[in-house]
Parts: sequence; structure tokens; C-alpha cells
Amino acid sequence: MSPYDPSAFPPFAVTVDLVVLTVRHHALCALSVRRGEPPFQGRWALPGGFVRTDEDLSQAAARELAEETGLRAQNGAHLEQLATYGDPQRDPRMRVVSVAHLVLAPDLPAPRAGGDARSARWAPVGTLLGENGQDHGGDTAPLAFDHGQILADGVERARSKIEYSSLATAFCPPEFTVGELRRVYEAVWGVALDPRNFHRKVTGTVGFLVPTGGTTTRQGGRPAQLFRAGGATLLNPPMLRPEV
Amino acid sequence: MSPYDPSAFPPFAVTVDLVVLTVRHHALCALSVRRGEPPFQGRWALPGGFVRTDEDLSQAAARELAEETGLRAQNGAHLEQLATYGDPQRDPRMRVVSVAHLVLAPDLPAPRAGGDARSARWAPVGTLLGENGQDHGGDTAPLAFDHGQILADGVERARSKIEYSSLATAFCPPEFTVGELRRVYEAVWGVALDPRNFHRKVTGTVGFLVPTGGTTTRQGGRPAQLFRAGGATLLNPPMLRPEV
DNA sequence: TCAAAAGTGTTGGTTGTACACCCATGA
DNA sequence: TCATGGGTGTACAACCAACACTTTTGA
Repeated sequence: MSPYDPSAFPPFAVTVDLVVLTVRHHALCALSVRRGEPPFQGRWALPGGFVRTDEDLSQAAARELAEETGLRAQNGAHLEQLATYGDPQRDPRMRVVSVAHLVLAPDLPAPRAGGDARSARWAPVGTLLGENGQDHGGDTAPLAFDHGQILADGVERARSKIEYSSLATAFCPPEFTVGELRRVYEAVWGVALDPRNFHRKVTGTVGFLVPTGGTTTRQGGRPAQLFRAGGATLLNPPMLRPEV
Repeated sequence: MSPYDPSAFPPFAVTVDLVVLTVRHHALCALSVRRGEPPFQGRWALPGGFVRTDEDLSQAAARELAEETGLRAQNGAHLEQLATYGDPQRDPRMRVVSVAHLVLAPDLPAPRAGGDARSARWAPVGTLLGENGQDHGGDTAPLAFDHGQILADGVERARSKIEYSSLATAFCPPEFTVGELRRVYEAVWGVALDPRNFHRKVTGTVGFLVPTGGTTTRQGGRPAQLFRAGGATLLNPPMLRPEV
């Protein structure tokens, strides 16, 4: 690729890791895969893999996402770069710099295991992060590498970003009701919101929601209007997260 | 460093690039260095360099910052990771992934040139980005590599971050007046703010400012109280950027 | 008929903004 | 005494939280 001597600079391995979040059963869940080989064999980790020589970072992330979940970005899901992790000791094998990406996806069918992973699953983020003395979903081991920190950073990004952007719609199917969108906010923030004020707020913000004309009763009760995500990406005024 | 075969993964060069912002002469300025060797010889670029094998990304950024400016982080200045840029074509020599960092610094003495840079200077970001048909500070060439995009991303991050955090104080000397802090906001956002409402807002936000007891008349007019940055990092309520 | 969820109206407190006004210094 | 920037008071408008109330379905 170049006439340069590779020994003139320290060589790094570069990977992408994915924080894939969804809302299922009224809880914020993340995709995790069980590692099939050392190090951390048998432990849960975030999906990811090496960046190839001819692809951009976001292309690598989209490729890994498709390989692990069958999900294509730009198909309702949202993908953005999260942060980069490069502690010299983060991988015991070699010097690896990982560019973490955040994916917000609607509730998906059961994940497929791929590559070097024995299995894959959705797990509530509280479980994966070992909050409240919960175990980590069957064993007490935290996530492999620094993936616990990466996941925590991704969750915090998602929590703050749905406040001032319309990204919460990325957790919803193509058509959804105001109540379904509200349950997304409640799951991500872990709070209860007033249905009446929420309804007024989201329908009053221009460009956030576009009515499709249809209705549904899939949540029970009175039929609810169906909406699609509107073109607006920034919410003004923002959705205010209640005090803790 | 490891028993692994380096040919098992594609090797990358990893660098840190720095967006160093300050406010001088009532304008938001960025540090740029003139390149002394190809590619882009003679063009302006952001300071930066290779990450060493034994250092973390933030350590590498702090080291480069000290080498280029003599500035130590944690000495009033703020350093945070910005984003990572890894387009395969971004450096014509080889595959380079650059982890950009953002530095907010008080007005500094003239920068020192270091390393492979012929010279270094502060320039208004509007000039460096070629806004409003301005040239790029003496010649019409944009910044080298993708540094124009990196700088634009850093400026946007700074503009939004002073809205909901106390980071604007990083642009001020250790002791400063409310008026000086207001001029920082005005320079970064490029707007005029009401001095009366601004005063009430910042002094009313607990933990933002701590009075030192001293006063100064260095801005002329009635003596102004001096403040230090308080412990709070998140502003609640945020400083609202006026509509465009 | 009842429970459940959708949606509207109203009210009262909080917050932001605009701007009149006073204060303390240097020139 | 005047210009300059620092700082306080106040009134109006916009906004938000709380909650009573009506609507429309399935069971």
C-alpha cells in the first residue's frame, strides 16, 4: 500500500466493537456474544472484529453488524461512532485500538451467532453491567476486556441523546404509536412519564412525528394513531429527563 | 509484545491529532502548524503525532500538547477525546487511523513550533475553515489531510458543550470576571448575550462559579468580582444558545 | 359494563427575556 | 462629570407538571 517502512511507526491492530441497543419487554437490552476462544473464553463480550485494510471505520461497523445480527443500517437502525479505546493493556495478546460504535435498533428477532462466538443473546444492560448486585446473566463474570466500560458509555450516550434528538424513533418499528414511543423513553431512562404531557409534547414538536393515517389497537384500549419518524433530527425544545 | 503473528491482522498506524481552541481578541482561534515535509508540504495542519506503544491515547494527546504548546493539561486546560478518523485514503502514504482530541485552553503566549513543523500559529477558526469566502490565512489552501473536517467537528463539539457544561471556564484564566466569561460565550457562539441576564444565570447556578473575594477593574468600569471555576461540571439548567 | 389506553382542557408555578434602573470606578 | 462596564428589579410571555375529564376500543 505504500513505499513506507512499517517499522518506522508502531503497528496497531484496529477493531470495531458494537454497542447494539434495543428495547424489549420494556427493558433496555444490549447484544452480547459469548467468546469461543481465549482470552476471556466463555465470557460475554460485545460483538466486533478487525477493520479491513480497504474499508472505513463506519463500513467496518456496518459489516460487523450485518454479520452478527443480519441487520442492515439505514433500515430503521441508527449507527454512530461512540468512542475509541486504546489502553496498552486492554487486550493481553497485542496492542489493539478499538473504535466503538453505537447502534440503536428496533426489537429484533433472536440474534444469530457468528464468527468466533459460541452464541449471542440480548440481555438487559443492568444485568450485563452487574448493577444492584445482580449477577451478569447466569454467571458473575463481568464482560470481557473493557467492554463493561464501553457498554456503560454507550448506554449513557443513548440516554442523553434521545433527550435532544429524535433518535428514540430508531428503537421503534417503522410505524408506531405515541404510547409505544413513550415506553421507549421509559425503558431507556428507567422512569415513568405522564402519558398526557408526553403526547402533547411529541405531537407538538414539528418534524418529529408524521401521522400515517392508520390506527392500531395492538396495545389494547382506544385505537391509537400510527406515526412514522419525521425528518427532524434535533428536538427543540428537548424532551426533559425527569430529575433523579 | 505478543506471541501473535502480526500478519494475522492488518497493521495500522495510529496517531492523535489535536484541535486546540482558545479565545483571543474576542475570536475563537485554533492552533495550527505548518507542515515541513510531504505530503501537503507547506500547508497548515492540526498538531499531532504517532501514538507510542506504551502509552494510552489520552497520554499521547497530552504529550503532543506539551510538545507543541508547552501546555500541561490539568493546568486549567481541558482535554477530551473528540472522534476517530479512519478513511483508507485519508493519508496517501499509508493506512493511518487518527484519534482526534479536543483541547480548550486559556489565552496562551505565542505557540512554539515543534517536531516536523516549520511554524505554529493561532488562527481564527473561520479563517482556517475558509468560511464566508475568506482565504485560509495568507493562502487559499484548506487544511492538510481531513483536518478541516476534524477542526469543524471540534468547534461544533465546543459550541454545544459549553451549553450544558461548565467547560467555558477552561477558556478563562484561573480567576476571571462574569464579563470575561460572557465574552467567551459570545466569541464561541458568535452572538451577543444580554449582560444582565447572563450575570444572573451564571451566578445563580450552584457550583458553577466560586467568588474569590477579590475584584478587578482590568476591563474598565465598575470593579467586578473575581471568580474561580466551581466543582460542578454539568449545568442545570443549561445556558441556552440563542436561536440563529 | 368495565378496564385499559388514547387523547384534550385547564391551571398554577417556574423560567427565560427584555429592558429600566442604579452602582463604582477611571479619565 | 461623563463614559464604561458591573450588577439588581420587574413585568410579560412561554413553558411545564399535575391532574380532571372525555373518547374508543376489547373482553
